Amino acid sequence: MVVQKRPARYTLDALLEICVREFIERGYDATPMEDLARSARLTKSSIYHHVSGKEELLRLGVARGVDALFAVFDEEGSTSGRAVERLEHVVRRSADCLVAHLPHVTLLLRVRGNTEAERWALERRRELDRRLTELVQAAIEEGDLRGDLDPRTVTRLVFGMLNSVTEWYRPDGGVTGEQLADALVALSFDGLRAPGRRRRSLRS
Amino acid sequence: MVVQKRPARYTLDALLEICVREFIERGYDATPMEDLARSARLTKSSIYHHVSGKEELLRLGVARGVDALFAVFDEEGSTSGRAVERLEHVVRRSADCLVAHLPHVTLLLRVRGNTEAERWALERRRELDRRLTELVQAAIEEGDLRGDLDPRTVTRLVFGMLNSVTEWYRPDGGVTGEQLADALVALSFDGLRAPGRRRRSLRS
DNA sequence: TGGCTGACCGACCGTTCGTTCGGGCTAGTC
DNA sequence: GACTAGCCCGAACGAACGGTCGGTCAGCCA
Repeated sequence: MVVQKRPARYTLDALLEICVREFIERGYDATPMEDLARSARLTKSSIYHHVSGKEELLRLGVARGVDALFAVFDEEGSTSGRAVERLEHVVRRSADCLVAHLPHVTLLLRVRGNTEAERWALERRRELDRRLTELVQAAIEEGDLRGDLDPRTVTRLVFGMLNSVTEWYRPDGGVTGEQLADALVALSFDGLRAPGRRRRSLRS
Repeated sequence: MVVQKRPARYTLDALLEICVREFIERGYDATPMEDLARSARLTKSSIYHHVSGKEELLRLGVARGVDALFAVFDEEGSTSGRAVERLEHVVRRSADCLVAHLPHVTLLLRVRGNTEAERWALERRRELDRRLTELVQAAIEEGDLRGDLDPRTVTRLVFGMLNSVTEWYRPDGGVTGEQLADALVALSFDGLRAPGRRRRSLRS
């Protein structure tokens, strides 16, 4: 039977939170274990009591981001209804999710594939991209989305707009997650132009 | 009088091209000088004949990206006409420019402010953001853009969509720069939705 | 109260990094 | 053909890095 002898200063998640924040600040490679330790008010060697090494911290961090994003696609609204409505649901909920798990998703979107864990994360991201493309394709075929644009390209652009949120959004910046999600959906589906002034199609 | 004694294997720009590509591949911090040298078929020490060090390579790279993006705002179409037209011009030409100078702009968009050069680059990016926000604000006031969205937020989203292009666009991917610019403008201004099915305003 | 164990620490190790230095090679000049 | 400036190289350096190791200490339980 395992008994807690001395109260640990950190749970794995609490420590991870701190480390992920540091990784985001300066980048994973540019952040030494020494700095992580200082932020956590621990020593370098103590961190190895909680995790096997620096790379595991990255792995755990991006995995939480991956889980959060994939959960959106499993929701009721993402699997039933017209494709255009499922798409809207995914975009809106991804925005929520991105705000709710900002640090982890931010980390996820910055990996470059240098390690095995990062390559796994990239593959998971590609899978999300695939699913989104399918939604866009289906919505075009159902006639709800304009057909004059390449599905692949617009998927990546919408996804890109969504993901760009990690680059600038701050919870204390005066914009709520809901306002952000509204703006994202409004922009993606209806664009910037004032109603009544919209163009009918490309290059009109 | 300066005379060329032995023909140099690299001009500064040619060497920079190679190094920037490497930086993008694995990230600046994760790329050792050794790798840069191998890619250029030089030795590590030979690189120091062309530049003062690793950081200068980064500085020169991001500076070219900054110059390219700023040039767009100085163009005729960005300074005269209705705000909405200037905005469209900036979005379209930024896309062109991004495709034309993909490596440098990609590098620029990845800096995290670890060095003096990176902080300068970040400040320049903020200046671009400011100018774009002004355009959006003006276009709303002139009644050409919908007024139900926060100018600051939509600016960042459009900018984010624009910048996300560096994350996936490849010149040999079957999509021309012009097609990309078209899709970007179409999406930004008129959205995904099929004509005739558009919502009049937010949350209708 | 004394032993046990989980949590933590200080000192250190091997490696890799960016950079430096002295020298050698080459192609134009005189 | 000797000279020289420009270009490049091999070897090595100090610093910083990720990680290891032996040990200390606090708190629970018997």
